Amino acid sequence: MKVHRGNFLYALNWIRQRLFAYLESEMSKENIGDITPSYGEVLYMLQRKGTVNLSDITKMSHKDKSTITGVINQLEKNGYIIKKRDNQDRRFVYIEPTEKSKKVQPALRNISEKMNSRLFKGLSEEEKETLFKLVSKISENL
Amino acid sequence: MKVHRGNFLYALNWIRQRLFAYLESEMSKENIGDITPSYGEVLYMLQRKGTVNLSDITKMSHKDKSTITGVINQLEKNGYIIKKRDNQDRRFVYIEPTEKSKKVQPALRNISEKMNSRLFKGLSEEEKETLFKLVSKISENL
DNA sequence: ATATAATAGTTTTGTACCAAACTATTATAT
DNA sequence: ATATAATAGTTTGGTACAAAACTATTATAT
Repeated sequence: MKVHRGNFLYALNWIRQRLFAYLESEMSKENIGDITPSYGEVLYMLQRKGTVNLSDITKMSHKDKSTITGVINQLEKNGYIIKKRDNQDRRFVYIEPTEKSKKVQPALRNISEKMNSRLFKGLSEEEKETLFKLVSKISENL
Repeated sequence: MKVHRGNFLYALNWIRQRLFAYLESEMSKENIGDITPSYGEVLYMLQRKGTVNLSDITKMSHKDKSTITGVINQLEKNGYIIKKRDNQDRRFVYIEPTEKSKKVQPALRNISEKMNSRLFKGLSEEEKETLFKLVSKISENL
């Protein structure tokens, strides 16, 4: 896809969509069929941080809290996490990963690695750095 | 937003989302309230091409035909286009922009320009070229 | 000529989000 | 002490998309 000023937004859209489709198919191959890529992302985050609350995830993921509420509820329903109200400050909900969650981590990490290898194939380290820098820069404009 | 290999996908997501929000707010300021940004995109395309069929739009937009069917139907409902079956080959549906569509074009063009100025603010021409080239390159990997 | 394949577009179903308005709880300000 | 602010999370309603299975029509292959 030839990208230029006039189709930049739609290029982003397309790349994003392709990556999600890839993640979904890889997860299905690894028999992770009860969660979708966006749940996998949050799960992956949780594992690195241990117990966190919903706002922490919101901040880390750059997604709206209402989105995260939905993701967390699905993860709980499928046994990947446990929700617990804080007894000191009952506004907070803490999220604890379960054993099931720990079990899928290696596969998720693997899929994430494969996705990146595929996405950045043919780019030098320098080009990757440049790309990340430029994307950071435009993200600051918004 | 500091972008790196580990959050590239979510950075794209975020940028995309911010741009859509911007488009929506600008369209509303220009009193284009009966269509959303993704309709605006298709309308903008139509104007440059004259009469086209649904598949042409699918190809130009890199979106699924089922998505385009929906967009086109909404545009018709709001009086921006007219759908016409080809009488030679009755599989084809031709899309014709109406006067109403022509009237909003200048505003749409303007909004699109403003969005780009904002998005790429602070980038040199060279940096923009680099960005487009790198994004093209990764899109080829998918 | 007729069964099969290809093509254009539609319908159905589902994911990934967000914004605004809401509830519940805790902090603060006078 | 109590009204008001702020904060954490939830609910409701909506947009932007895609994939798969479908209908209708035309092309092709034997």
